Amino acid sequence: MPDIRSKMTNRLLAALPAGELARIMPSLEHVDLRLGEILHEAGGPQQHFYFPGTCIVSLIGELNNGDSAELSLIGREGGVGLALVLGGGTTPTRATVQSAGTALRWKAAALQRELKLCGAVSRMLLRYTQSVWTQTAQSALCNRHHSLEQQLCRWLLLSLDRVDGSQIRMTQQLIADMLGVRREGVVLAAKKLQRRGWISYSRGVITVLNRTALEGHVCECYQAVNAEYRRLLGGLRASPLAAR
Amino acid sequence: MPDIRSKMTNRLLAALPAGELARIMPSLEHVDLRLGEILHEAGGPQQHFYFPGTCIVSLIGELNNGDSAELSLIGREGGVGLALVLGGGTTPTRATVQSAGTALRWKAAALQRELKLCGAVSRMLLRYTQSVWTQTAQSALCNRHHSLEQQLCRWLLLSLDRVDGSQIRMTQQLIADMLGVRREGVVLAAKKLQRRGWISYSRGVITVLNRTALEGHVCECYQAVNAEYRRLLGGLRASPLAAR
DNA sequence: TCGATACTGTCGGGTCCGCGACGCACTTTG
DNA sequence: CAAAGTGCGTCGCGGACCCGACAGTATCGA
Repeated sequence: MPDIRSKMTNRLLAALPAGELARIMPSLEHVDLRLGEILHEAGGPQQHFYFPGTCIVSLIGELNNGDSAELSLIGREGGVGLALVLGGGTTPTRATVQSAGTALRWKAAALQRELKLCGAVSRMLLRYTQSVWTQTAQSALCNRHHSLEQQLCRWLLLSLDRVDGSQIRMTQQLIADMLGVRREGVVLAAKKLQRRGWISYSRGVITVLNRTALEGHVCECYQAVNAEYRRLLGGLRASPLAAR
Repeated sequence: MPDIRSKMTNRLLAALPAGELARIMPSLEHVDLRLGEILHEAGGPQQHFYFPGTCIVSLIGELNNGDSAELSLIGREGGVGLALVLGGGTTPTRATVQSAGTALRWKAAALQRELKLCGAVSRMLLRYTQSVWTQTAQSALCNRHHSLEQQLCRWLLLSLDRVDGSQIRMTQQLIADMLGVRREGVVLAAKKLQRRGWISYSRGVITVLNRTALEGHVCECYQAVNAEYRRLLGGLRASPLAAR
């Protein structure tokens, strides 16, 4: 059914075997997510699993005093709501929409019915879980050892991979929250990139002018996370129509 | 079978329903792990899943230049080898024995046979996976926002929870590697705790003299991780004989 | 008994980033 | 068009931690 597949901008769904995809499609619901929307609060119930299409979602850990850090950035290559897969039902983590766009939503009950079958969908979700865990681990390493400037490069590239075009709609304040630093620090790092002509900034819109330069300047964490995703879910990288 | 259970120092195993426990016991193998032993290398194959008894294992992430950070500390409350559960078969993470002791070892093939049954063992392992993910996430937050002194308190308490008595055999160099800082930093932080009379240090043996004081000085990450473990696996906290 | 090794402790300099406070420019709204 | 709101840029200060180099002491093996 190339008809359904061609609309499948989500990589995880796009690469499912035709039979499994057909089985779960009827229970998926199209939604438009607005900037700042919260898919689940820290400790709050997770009612749906989301497969992002054009939106980007950030998993944020937060401390009592409000300090925060991003644990994973999720776009069309992934999904949001892993506590439903692992059985905890909730996490001490908040999921907020960092870039408005579309997603497909799956009711928790339907997902759990599918999990009981222990089929291709289960295997895919578990491997993807490992990919998110790896992202979180790499964030821990990156937070410890890499400079703010490198982390900004990493964040820009991660975002760029999840949108079409070379523009990212995002204020420096939001970036600071995600990197867990102060806005002033982001300003400083962003100015450096700007002076080198790699990005340009204008009231909430970042334009990446020289992606290659960013890739040369980013810390290894960016490639490490990408490589592990490919290893775990490599079969899923086929283009939608070519898959299967 | 209280006979088997009473030897079950591992919390995950101890709380399995009697039937499941009886089924998997024959495929578990007792092993003694030496200090510094590597259960699996980063990117290396994971041949066994380990249920620690008296040993402590640390999951370490490492960068190309050798800088490292601990992602999770695992003792009798957990297990090592989650890539087998999630299906990746390997992780970019190293697992090293930080404190010698016993463990029960489970062959990968046997574990995967058990997983296919989608029974209580599967559910337990998935919930525990979420707990480890939470630990990793909290490490990312802690690395970003908390002082070395607080992190040392956290590490001491985490270790203390996983041993009997109040002594931890561990050099400052190893602690530094796990916290991802230089040894000099650990010396400084440890001296402060020592001057306050909370710990004493002597060539590779730390004795905790005032646990309550440490608990009052540690960052929230310690409690956050504990609380989430209890929520996810709370039923497993019953004493071995009382369980079920 | 005498090195060799392993572990802990010290020092001064440098850097990154947190912190607080503030200025400027563009946009929106009444 | 005035006022409020939003987003970006700047400054000086200070603290935590990195870096390199080195000193003291306990343990162990030859």
